[in-house]
Amino acid sequence: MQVIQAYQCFCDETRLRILNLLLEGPLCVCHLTAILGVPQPKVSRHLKALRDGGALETERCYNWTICRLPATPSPLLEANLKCLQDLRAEERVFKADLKTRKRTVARILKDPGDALPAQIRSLAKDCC
Amino acid sequence: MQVIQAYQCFCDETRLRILNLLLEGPLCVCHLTAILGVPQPKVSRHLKALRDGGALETERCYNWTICRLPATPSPLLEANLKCLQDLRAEERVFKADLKTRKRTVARILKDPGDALPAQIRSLAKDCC
DNA sequence: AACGAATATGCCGTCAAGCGAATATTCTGA
DNA sequence: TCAGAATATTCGCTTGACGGCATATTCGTT
Repeated sequence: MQVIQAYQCFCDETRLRILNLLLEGPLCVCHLTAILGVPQPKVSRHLKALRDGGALETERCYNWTICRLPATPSPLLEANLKCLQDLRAEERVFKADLKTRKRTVARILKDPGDALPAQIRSLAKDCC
Repeated sequence: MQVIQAYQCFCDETRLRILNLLLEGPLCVCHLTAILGVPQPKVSRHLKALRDGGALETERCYNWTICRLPATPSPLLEANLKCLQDLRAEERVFKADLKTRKRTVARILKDPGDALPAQIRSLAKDCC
């Protein structure tokens, strides 16, 4: 059953943290990795699981991969993203991640430096 | 995270089938087992998983265990039970189970026989 | 007390999920 | 074409989920 695969997306803390972060807007893999503070291969594998479960869309821009929630989420996904919103009040990890996200994004916007190749600087507003 | 345990409930076909059946009303374990057509220990263990995940309440009546959905379900559970309702249109297993449920319940009500000990016959309307 | 029905649990084997470490791949810039 | 950054994948391992089978437990009946 395909539903089961969809629910699998919500059965892992890292994946929930990723979804929580993406509720605020798109992020590229390297920023996700930085915010979560976990090894990059781990993030990459969880992203694949989310994609397979229909909970994530990715778009390749040069050598960046922009991650966002599906433009037209399934009813199931939509309902559970709403639940995830409400969970922020209870789970400190989620709130902490949002803080880290803000710090990270602010730092990148202020000083793109080598963190943001020139060609995709215009993407910053989109993915940060 | 407790949420993860809650989502685990939805990550198994047997558990989804059980929830689908209970959406129609309470059932005791032996009838659940009969309707699902799977070994009784398997049902029992899945029921425990559902209980641990907050998706099931059980009540012991003599040597029967009546299973029902929580009287006051969590928002998460409520949202996903609604999703489950909608899934009936797509997944044949769910529809087939509901048919079997009707047949089974009708048979029991018509001829309780040894399937329904005298003392709990009055419970039949409740759990069937 | 003994038996049977309903239910739960223990044991064990199998298999998938998840992880870390290393490596492959893809793309960009020099 | 070469180097380096970003991302994906492979490998080997550990752990947990699930199932089947047998057995324990609980409760009612005789």
